[in-house]
Amino acid sequence: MASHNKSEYYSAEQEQMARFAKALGHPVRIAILQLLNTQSCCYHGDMAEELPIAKSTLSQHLNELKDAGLIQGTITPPSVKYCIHKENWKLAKKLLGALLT
Amino acid sequence: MASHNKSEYYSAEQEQMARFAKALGHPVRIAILQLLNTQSCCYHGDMAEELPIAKSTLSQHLNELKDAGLIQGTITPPSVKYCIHKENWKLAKKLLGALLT
DNA sequence: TCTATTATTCGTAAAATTACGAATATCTTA
DNA sequence: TAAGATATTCGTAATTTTACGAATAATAGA
Repeated sequence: MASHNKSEYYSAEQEQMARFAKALGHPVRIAILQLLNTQSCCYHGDMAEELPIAKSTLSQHLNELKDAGLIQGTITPPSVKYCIHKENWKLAKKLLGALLT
Repeated sequence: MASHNKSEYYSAEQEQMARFAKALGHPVRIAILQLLNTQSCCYHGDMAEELPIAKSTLSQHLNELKDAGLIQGTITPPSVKYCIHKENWKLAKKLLGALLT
């Protein structure tokens, strides 16, 4: 503890695992990801109808998932289509799967 | 959204997934779990030496992991031994693995 | 250009998370 | 019974998360 530099203690992989897991750490974001995963893609509006939160709150959650790299959004006026970010999704599976051995 | 009762919208499984994931959502908790996982069990004191946080903060993180059901602690005076909670660990693997298809 | 539709950002508030050191508890052994 | 070792709880502060509605963009079509 004493000899460790806090800012660089954790490996990039540990940080990445935590980032992914944190993004999964809310029921509504689990629900969002399940929707996107089963129906390849979804529009913001359709999800807003499904989910028990305000549209502005949904935007916030979608943004967190985007920041974590788990989803990506495409503007298709007048709506926005969201999909799983397949590459990072695979990485998340690999990293978290390796942890949960 | 309008027709949903917020308090019962999410399934028990979704809540459980989020609870597990949330517990994994911090680098130090990832590090703790890796320690416990590779060396079957660890003493609080040994982890406190490894990790870049105060002992009291470590206790808090261990408590969160315990609340989430991912670890269990046994008092072995004068120290406390922590281990992975194998059954819930398997459940976490199953649930998160199923999500990250 | 005006309007309707859709989504995001802004402003704000309440609650939870993260972190530390001091104080407290617990147990062993001298 | 007192002292030493270990771990947790308490008190506190700073930051982040979660949530909402109002205000703002941005685009298509009348």
